[in-house]
Amino acid sequence: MVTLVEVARHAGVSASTVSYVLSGKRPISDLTRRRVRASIEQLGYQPHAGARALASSRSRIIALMVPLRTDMYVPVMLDIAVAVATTARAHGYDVLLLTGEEGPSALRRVTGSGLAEAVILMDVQLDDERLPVLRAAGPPAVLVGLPADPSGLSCVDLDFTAAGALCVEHLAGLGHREIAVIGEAPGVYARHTGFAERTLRGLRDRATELGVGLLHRPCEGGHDAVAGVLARIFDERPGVSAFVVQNETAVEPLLALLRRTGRAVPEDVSVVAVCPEPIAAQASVPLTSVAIPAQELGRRAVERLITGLSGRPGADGPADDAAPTPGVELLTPVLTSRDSSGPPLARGVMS
Amino acid sequence: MVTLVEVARHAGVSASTVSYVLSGKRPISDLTRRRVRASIEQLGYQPHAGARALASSRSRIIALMVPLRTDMYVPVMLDIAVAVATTARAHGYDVLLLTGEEGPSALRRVTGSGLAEAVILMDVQLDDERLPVLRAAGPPAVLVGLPADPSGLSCVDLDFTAAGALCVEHLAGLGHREIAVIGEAPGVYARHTGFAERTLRGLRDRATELGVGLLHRPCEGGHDAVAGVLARIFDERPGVSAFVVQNETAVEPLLALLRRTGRAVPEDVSVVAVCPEPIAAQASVPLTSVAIPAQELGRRAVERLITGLSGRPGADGPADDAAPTPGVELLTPVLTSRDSSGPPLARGVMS
DNA sequence: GGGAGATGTCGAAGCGCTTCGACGCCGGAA
DNA sequence: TTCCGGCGTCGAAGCGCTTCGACATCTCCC
Repeated sequence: MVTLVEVARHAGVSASTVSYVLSGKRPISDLTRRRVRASIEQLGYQPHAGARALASSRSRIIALMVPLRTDMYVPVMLDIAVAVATTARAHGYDVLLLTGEEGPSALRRVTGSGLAEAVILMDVQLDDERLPVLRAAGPPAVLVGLPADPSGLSCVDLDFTAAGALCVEHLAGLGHREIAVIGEAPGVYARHTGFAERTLRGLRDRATELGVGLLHRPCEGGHDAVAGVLARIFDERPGVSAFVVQNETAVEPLLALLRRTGRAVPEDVSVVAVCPEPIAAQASVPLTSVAIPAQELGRRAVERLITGLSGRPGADGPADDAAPTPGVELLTPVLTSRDSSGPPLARGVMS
Repeated sequence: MVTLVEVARHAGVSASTVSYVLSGKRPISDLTRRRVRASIEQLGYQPHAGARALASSRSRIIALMVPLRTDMYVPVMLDIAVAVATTARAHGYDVLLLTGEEGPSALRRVTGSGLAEAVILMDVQLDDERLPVLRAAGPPAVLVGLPADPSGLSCVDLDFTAAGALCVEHLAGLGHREIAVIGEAPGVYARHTGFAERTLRGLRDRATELGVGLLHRPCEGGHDAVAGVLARIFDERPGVSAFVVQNETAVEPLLALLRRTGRAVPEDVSVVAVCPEPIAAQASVPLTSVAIPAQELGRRAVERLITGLSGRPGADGPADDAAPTPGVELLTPVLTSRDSSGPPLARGVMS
């Protein structure tokens, strides 16, 4: 392995000079810089990450904690993760992959050992057990998702409340008076996953405001589960003329079942989805949907973090003020009209 | 930050003693060990990762390179990644997330800087451009997937050739004489992705052996694309009585389309899928399928790596023989019979 | 009873890098 | 001409850990 000292010798300068060429923290003459660069190139020098981290107390690594369960929103998760990795690299950072399994202690571990300088958390729950750790030990952190109490934390998320409201508005605007919501698996609500509950709140509040009936049913993925839920919905509320789906594994089963039971989309029932664009666009009926901008979320999370991290003293300085600006950044949801929503059948015809 | 020296002082021993308590590389008396452990606990000591890596030349990090495009087999990829992370942690390693974007140079970077000790590559192509780097500089590596020439490399994969053969055998055994294969997106084949081509070879070879007709069509995801492909298939080969699907985004559309065109599964046509279990089991018709054991693949990959890594000299020793045992480990595919396959209609009835 | 071999602990020398203070040099101001 | 301040470079002191050789101590056996 080539070391900095060897580069220095090769270029006929001191070790510190090579270091300054690399970091740009002190002025170096053009001639020297060129020589050093040439030697680096020639010897194929690569700075030792550990040594660097030790000397500078900056590892240039951020940890990304993904949920262990892959029972939910898989494409979204992966998209976010990839966007995080890509964006981080663009800023000279690497990404350490943590699973939810280890829980809060993983945060302490990677952060306390100086392995990672900061963390990004996905799949945040309303009263997430990792939050106390963040508030206390306070490694710089950004949450993708919004907990119940985001005070003092930096969060990025889609404004799911607004997304829910948007769906109801769209359907109510078309004339629907009875809307059914097919939601995530019951477990997701049981865990108090932020986005699911907030969407629901947005749906409910706006439905109440507009005097529209709203029925919410959690739903496991898969054809059979959707069939059961659907049957119960029509049983309880025969007047339902529109669906909001927030569960990517329920989308196709729902469409198939509606078709099979002789309900045309959008003529007989309308469907609006909250899901990533590709899923909505590629569905058997292209779906009117509110997009979940996974990549954008990942990108923003990293950028918040990096912004907070730079301008940071090498060592430890005035401790915690190095964290990213606390605050919640909610992306405005956008509803794209496709083929799956339209006005309901005229009342008279229906009943 | 608490350092080892502080722990030593607190416990009334020397720094090296603390180190040996931690590493177990030299015998330490029970009494001393207890005292040191107590001090560690009490002070909340965490070894500094960088310092450790520097002194020992082992970072205890393995890099995982995931494909940048998330256009394919997303759940499989995420499952593998999560399994890798989990298994690695169980062995005391952390995982660095790399995307395919940086390409071969990323391998050099993380490996040359001592950031990662080893790498796991996913989405390996038959003539992957990253392989030369591995063969040359030779950081310990395990591929999840099988390139055209695996010599000198360590690989783990499902035996997709056997998987293909298995599908054909199953269908031929039921009496089918004309099989259509709905494959991955054309781009996947264009990239010469190993698993796709190997499955195809297995399908073709066994079909030839058994004298069964086989038609292969790549297929983009989404309803419309599947519709087009399906129409062309029936157009070209009206006698097709069975499908093999290797494209998770085509599964539901295919079932929906068959249903809509009045072909019952499995009475009129049989369907066999090559996909993760949950997808097959949750489909609108539970599918006879060959499972892709994503978690198992991730787990094995890590275990191969770790096995190679331990027994490794601290510094660099006799260089490259530290790599994991080269060799290919192919998991035997298992076909699970569900509801989607059965004997074809009697010839006479058909035509 | 004395040397051989464990056993348990310590001190010191790095690992490769960053960073701080020092220093020589040159140009401009006095 | 002298003095001052930048500029460009160097040397040295760590960063926190591992590891090697050395040194006591203790045990056991002839």
